[in-house]
Amino acid sequence: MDLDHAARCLEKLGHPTRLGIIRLLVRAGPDGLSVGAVQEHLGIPASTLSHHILHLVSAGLIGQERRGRILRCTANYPLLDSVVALLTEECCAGLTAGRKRAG
Amino acid sequence: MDLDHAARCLEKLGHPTRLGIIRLLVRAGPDGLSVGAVQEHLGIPASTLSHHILHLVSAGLIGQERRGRILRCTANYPLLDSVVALLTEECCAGLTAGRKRAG
DNA sequence: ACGATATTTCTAGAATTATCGAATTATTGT
DNA sequence: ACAATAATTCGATAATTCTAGAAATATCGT
Repeated sequence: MDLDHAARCLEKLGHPTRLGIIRLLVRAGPDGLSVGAVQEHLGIPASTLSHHILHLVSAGLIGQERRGRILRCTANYPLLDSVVALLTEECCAGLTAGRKRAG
Repeated sequence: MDLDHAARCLEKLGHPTRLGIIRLLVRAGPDGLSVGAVQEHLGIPASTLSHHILHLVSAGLIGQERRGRILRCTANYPLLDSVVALLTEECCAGLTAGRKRAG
């Protein structure tokens, strides 16, 4: 994961609605939630939600699997982990251990 | 740190130039770097850089201290840590431990 | 005071993003 | 085929963001 890729992921995460979607999906566990279920939780118009979901899918932050009429969305845990890892390693430089890497 | 605040920070981090600034400052350690030093590293116009730095300052992600003509910028390690922590706790739900909190 | 350095503010145009109603596609059950 | 459900795509508008040159501000050394 290079800086540009991380920035793209962070940009997508950096919107209240999209961060809310991610949180819902993460908390929903590996089975995720349908688009409709996410919409019920967030209470926003379907087209707006679809737009934000497209952003997240395009960055790979969530995956989708169609089951009949229902489109199930799941969080991409490994990618989220990578983003956190880069932020921690590259940009926090072990701050809890006194920023040893900073020099 | 609530979702909206985290989203604001992530939005600021979600730009290649700004993420690059943060990385430079983090790696520079507690003393940080002057605006000019950051500009030399990144090779972008001063006004563009100033614009991005303003974003980061407004979100509190970096701090500034004037020393004569030189404006020294430092990473706000605790805030960066908070963002990572929220992303880990709220949005990754202990994925390394098998996502126990997800149910 | 003056010139040099460091950085910001102003300004403007281009590009991107956000929002959401209406129309559309895909699927299911009858 | 038809109606109902799930979700997307279209289209239009409003708002924001990005970029960078030019001008302005602040500080320093002489």
